[in-house]
Amino acid sequence: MISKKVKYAIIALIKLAREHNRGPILIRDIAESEKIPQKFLEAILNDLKHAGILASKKGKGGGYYLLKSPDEVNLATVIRLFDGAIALLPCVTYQYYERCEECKDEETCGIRDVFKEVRDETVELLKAATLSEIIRRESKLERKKQ
Amino acid sequence: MISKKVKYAIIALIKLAREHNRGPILIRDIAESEKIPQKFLEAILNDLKHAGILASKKGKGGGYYLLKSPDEVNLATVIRLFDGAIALLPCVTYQYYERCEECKDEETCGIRDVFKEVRDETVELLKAATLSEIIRRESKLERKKQ
DNA sequence: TATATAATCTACCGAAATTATAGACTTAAT
DNA sequence: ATTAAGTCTATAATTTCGGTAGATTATATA
Repeated sequence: MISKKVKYAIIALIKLAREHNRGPILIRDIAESEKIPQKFLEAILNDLKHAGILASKKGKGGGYYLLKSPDEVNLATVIRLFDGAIALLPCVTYQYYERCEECKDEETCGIRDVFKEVRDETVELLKAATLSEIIRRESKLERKKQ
Repeated sequence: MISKKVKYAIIALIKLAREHNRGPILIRDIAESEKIPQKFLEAILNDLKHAGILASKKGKGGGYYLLKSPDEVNLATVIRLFDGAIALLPCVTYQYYERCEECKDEETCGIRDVFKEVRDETVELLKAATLSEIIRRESKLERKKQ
C-alpha cells in the first residue's frame, strides 16, 4: 500500500496541474477542497517543493504552483519521494538496495527473479502515469459515464 | 514492500517444496538452514497450516510438510495471507476494499484507474509464481551461471 | 513602515504495526 | 515414563505512520 502522504501528494498535484499557469494556490484551499489535514499537507507540499516539482510564494497572493509541466511529473517519482522504493523486496530496488541476509545466492534466487519482474512492470506503468495522463483518464471516464 | 513474515514464509515454502513427499521437516531445521528466527517461524508455519497449505505432525519424527502440491501454491496467496491486499490503494482491492474519504467520484477517479492497472499486472505475475515455477527459475538461473 | 498574510521550520505525540521472544501446554513416538 | 516436537498465550522492543502545535520568516500592500 502507498502511504497517505503519497495519496495526498498525488491528489494535491492533480489539483495544481488542473490550475497550471493560473498563479499560486493556497495550501488551505487545497486542504479544504480535497479534504486533506492542512498541517499534514503543508509538510507534503514543502517536500514536493524541495524535490523541484512545486514552487511557492510567501505572503499575500502567495501559495503553491507546479514548477514542472504536468506531463513531466509521474507517479513513480512521487511514490519514491515519500515511500522510498517501489519494489516489493529491498534486493530488487535500484535506489534503496539492500541485500537479504537469508539469501544464499542472489544471482540464482528465484524469489528475487519474480519480484524483479513485478517491479519492472509496476515501474513502467507508474512512469507512464503522469499528471496529464491521469487528467486525460478522468475526462475519458467522465465521458464514458454519461 | 512485503513484510518479513511473507519473505520468511516464501523461503520456508520453497524449502518444503524441495522436500515434497519426503516426510515432515523440523521447524528448527528450516530456521537454521534458512537463517530465520525460530520462534517467529513457528507462528508463520502455523498460519500456513491454518490456511490449508501446510500440515504438521507432533512429537518425535514430526515436523511440517506441504499439504498442497507445489504448483498449487502461488505468491499472491501467500502475500494476501500475511500482508493483506496486494493493491497499492484500498479502493482497488477485491478482498480488503475501502472507500477513499477524499474521493469525490470513484467511478471517474484517474488515480484509481492507474492503480487498478498496476494491481491487475501484479496479481497476474504473482499468481503465475507458484513454488514449482520459482524452483524452475532457480534451476534455470543456475544453469545460466555456469 | 506597520500590518496582515502565507509559507517554513522545529519539535513533538499517540496509535498501530512490525518483528520478534518467553514460557507453559499438548500431542505423539518409543 | 520420557523425550521430542508442535501449539498457544502473553508480552516487549522498535519503528513507522498520521497528525498537531507553535514560533519564525518572507512578502505584498495600505
